Amino acid sequence: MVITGFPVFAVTVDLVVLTVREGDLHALLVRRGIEPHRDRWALPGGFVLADEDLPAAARRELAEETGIAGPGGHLEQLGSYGAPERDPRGRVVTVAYLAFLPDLPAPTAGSDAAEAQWRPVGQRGLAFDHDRILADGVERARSKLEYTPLAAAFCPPEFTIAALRQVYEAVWGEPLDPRNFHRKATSTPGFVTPTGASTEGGTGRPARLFRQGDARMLNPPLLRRRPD
Amino acid sequence: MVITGFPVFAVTVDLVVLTVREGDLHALLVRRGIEPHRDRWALPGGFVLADEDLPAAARRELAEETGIAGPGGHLEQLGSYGAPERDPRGRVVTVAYLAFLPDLPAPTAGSDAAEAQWRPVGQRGLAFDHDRILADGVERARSKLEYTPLAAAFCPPEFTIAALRQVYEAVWGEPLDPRNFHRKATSTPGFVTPTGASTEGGTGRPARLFRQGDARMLNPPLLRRRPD
DNA sequence: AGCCTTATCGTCATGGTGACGAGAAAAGGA
DNA sequence: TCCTTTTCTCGTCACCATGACGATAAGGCT
Repeated sequence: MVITGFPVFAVTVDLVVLTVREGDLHALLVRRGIEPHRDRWALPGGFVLADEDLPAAARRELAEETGIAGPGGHLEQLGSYGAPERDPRGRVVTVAYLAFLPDLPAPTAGSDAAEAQWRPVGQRGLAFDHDRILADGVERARSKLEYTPLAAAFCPPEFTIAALRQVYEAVWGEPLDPRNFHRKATSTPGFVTPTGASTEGGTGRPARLFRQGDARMLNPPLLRRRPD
Repeated sequence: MVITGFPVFAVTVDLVVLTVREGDLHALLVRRGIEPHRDRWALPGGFVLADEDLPAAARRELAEETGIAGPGGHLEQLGSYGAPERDPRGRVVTVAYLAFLPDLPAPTAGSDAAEAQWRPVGQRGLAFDHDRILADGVERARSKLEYTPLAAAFCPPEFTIAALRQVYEAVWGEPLDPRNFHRKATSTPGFVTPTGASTEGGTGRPARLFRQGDARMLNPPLLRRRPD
């Protein structure tokens, strides 16, 4: 059943998938294999199916584009973008989702993507209004790290305090004091829980391993330095 | 031009319009004059027009439902809701917007609304999935007051520190110490700027009047008490 | 004048944070 | 073996923001 007398839209989901690689924040981008904007880089995404909820569509696209659907990581709605001229094919509203993943998956090209790659954020020139969507996602991620324990979503199930700190440093783009960060991470209730195990074989003193804690919010928050 | 081969959607905007009346947080609700859910309370909203951007649709609906479109207040996107069965008429995705207004406007019934009223938040039984949307909006408002100076959007252009404090108390639902709040509001850079004028004729000592400052974020933030 | 009410300013203890020092625990080389 | 390097972990100290108050200012009211 279709509502008559009102404008008709197509609805897509687009994904801002972030990970930390080699100390820098990267986003998953695809090179478009079809028009419009063929051969240009864009966010992965696609049309919402006829009987599909929005979060389900986001998870489906994430699985198709990364090959990983299981637990680990984090997925949340970022916002919707629906300017009349944003897609030359017609009136398309996109619901953007934001995902945090550990640096495990190797991207695989999907159906309408010629190529998929992790690329450092901050570059411009994406198709449609994806520059803006990506920038909004990065800013949301920076803010989320302040008052949630979601930095652990960028890490494997067991991680060191140093790995967690490197996530903050990559996302915020500024160095943090390892000693103060260690104190904060281990003293904030529910942020991390020790597993008892330690790393071995690396350089330097072995580090204790932690899992994500059960807190959903950091209390008190871990605020970044605000420039005057 | 319509994209063929993909599902067809209708897109609406729904508004969570909040204000503070008599010390309590209220939302603007309308009693539906048409099916579905005729005679039930719902959020104001309507269909996005063929050549209309999403924020423009939200502002238009806000003007139609409240009779006030000018400056003052605050409007931001809240999120999108698109479960397949959320509207019995068909596949409808709604983009919810969140507005903060001072307690000036008297609501007027719109075209498809039999009645419009300010009603205290926290009541349930709204049409569609509007209970959820309203709850999300209230939670967003509570959080926004922590990190932004948007409490002033609930106040008239010139206001006292006590009025600003009553906004926090109404939105958060907890009392604040007037002396500590006064210190915080006047010492946080860019939160409020004194006008030089004072109230007169009220009970108690006259209070200095302030305008909203030029800060977009509170630094440091004004965190609410977290229950353990 | 007294009293009530609200606004504004101070004081004090506590706790979180930034800036560091210092020891602990591994690997690797002379 | 001993020393250096590296990284992790624990302490110390000063400062600042905050919660919990007391005290004073400045109006209206009886």
